[in-house]
Amino acid sequence: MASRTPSVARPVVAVLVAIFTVVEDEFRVLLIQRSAAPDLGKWAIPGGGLQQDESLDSAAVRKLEEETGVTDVFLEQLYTFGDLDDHTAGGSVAVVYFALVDHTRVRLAERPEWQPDWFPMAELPVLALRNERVLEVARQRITNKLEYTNAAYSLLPQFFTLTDLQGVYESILGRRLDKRNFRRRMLAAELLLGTNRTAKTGRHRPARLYRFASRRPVEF
Amino acid sequence: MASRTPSVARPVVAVLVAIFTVVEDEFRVLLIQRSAAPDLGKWAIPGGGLQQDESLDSAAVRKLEEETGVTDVFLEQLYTFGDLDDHTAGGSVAVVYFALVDHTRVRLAERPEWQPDWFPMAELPVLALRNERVLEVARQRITNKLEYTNAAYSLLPQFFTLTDLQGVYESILGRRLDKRNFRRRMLAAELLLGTNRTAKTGRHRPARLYRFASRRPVEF
DNA sequence: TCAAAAGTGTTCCACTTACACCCATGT
DNA sequence: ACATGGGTGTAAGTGGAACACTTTTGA
Repeated sequence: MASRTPSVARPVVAVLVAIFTVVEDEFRVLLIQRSAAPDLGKWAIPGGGLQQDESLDSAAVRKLEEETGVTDVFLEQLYTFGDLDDHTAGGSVAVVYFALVDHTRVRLAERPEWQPDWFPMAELPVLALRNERVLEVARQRITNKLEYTNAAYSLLPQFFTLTDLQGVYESILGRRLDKRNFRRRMLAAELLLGTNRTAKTGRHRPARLYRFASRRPVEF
Repeated sequence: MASRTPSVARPVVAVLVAIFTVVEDEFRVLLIQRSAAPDLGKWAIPGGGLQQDESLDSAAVRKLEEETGVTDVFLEQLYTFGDLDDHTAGGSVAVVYFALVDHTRVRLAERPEWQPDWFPMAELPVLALRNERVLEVARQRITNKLEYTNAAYSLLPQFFTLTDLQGVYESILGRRLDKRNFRRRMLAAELLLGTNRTAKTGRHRPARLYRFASRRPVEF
């Protein structure tokens, strides 16, 4: 366990993936609960060690797939924290990624020890390892990305209404948006393609369905 | 040396600091040359391992101070690369920071093996360890930061003319800016304070000296 | 016919951009 | 007097923000 070179630490590198979605107009994050010591009962961002010859990006993709079964979603590196755990001497380094997923495509992992679940960002439980800071940085980044990228493609099914899309924005930004301005801005960005299909949901006028021109990250 | 758990690699964490300045209207980066194998003769971004119980930020500050003697400058984490070296099996992780410094305050380290020097970003030498990618990411980030923060405070002495400031922007952005628009925008941002002092440099009207209201990072 | 959500334009304001001349000084 | 960089204003265009009514459908 002890390092052979006392003057230079050899920390373990962990890769964490903060996975976000929007369900029922709530911006939520996937957390896992530790059912064994240490930090029993506290919730945390999923993650783990790097495997042999695995790149950081690959490890993030693998973790995401393990937790949710999905791949090909918006996933990017967020920040690297060197001080999430203050009790581990020598300090491990956590390279944190974040992902945006469509919850309807997600099949949560079922594990004996760690039980994953979605939590509203507005009502987080007690978190392990200073994960509050991580989530705050992530929220800030996602908020910014929404403004100038097509990141939202990753939170919605292939076909969706403009009202759906606006709902996603409002849930994440935490404020209401003006319908007309929102639609104009979205359509002007030319990230969306209209379809002939409509969604007939209830006793009101059917909404036109749109899809993203690209389901890969694009900047405005 | 060998890990006790073969399925999980335990990579070394290195902290790199890409240090930038503007000299003679050129955007330059500080590189060090390796005078021993491997990569003899190639230039690289300075960096090194983490010391015991040292945070990532502290390591970055220490590295910056070792190379330049300066502290209290614009310094922030850029990105973490897991694949800069492809020959080291198991892969080390490089947490890269970038700093902006006023070159007149810098006293470059003199070392037996590594000789540091400033290189124009427009004419980089052959770099070690895929450092080109790192510098490209850094340039992009700095370009963006200039637009909506006071980051330039870190590239200039305490007192400077608006023409000096504009020169810094132009050197980094790589294009000329309109003098009147630049001045209006800068003064409107209320990041600058005018002084009574003027700079008498040559046979022309003396320029008013300004200083930044804050010499810590501030967003517009 | 009513309830419910879909869809649509215009005005105002703030900010960006383009652009050219006079000013203060040293030689 | 002249060369050199310092310093200033205005008009046009662009993008964001505020704001309310008509349309289509199912019950």
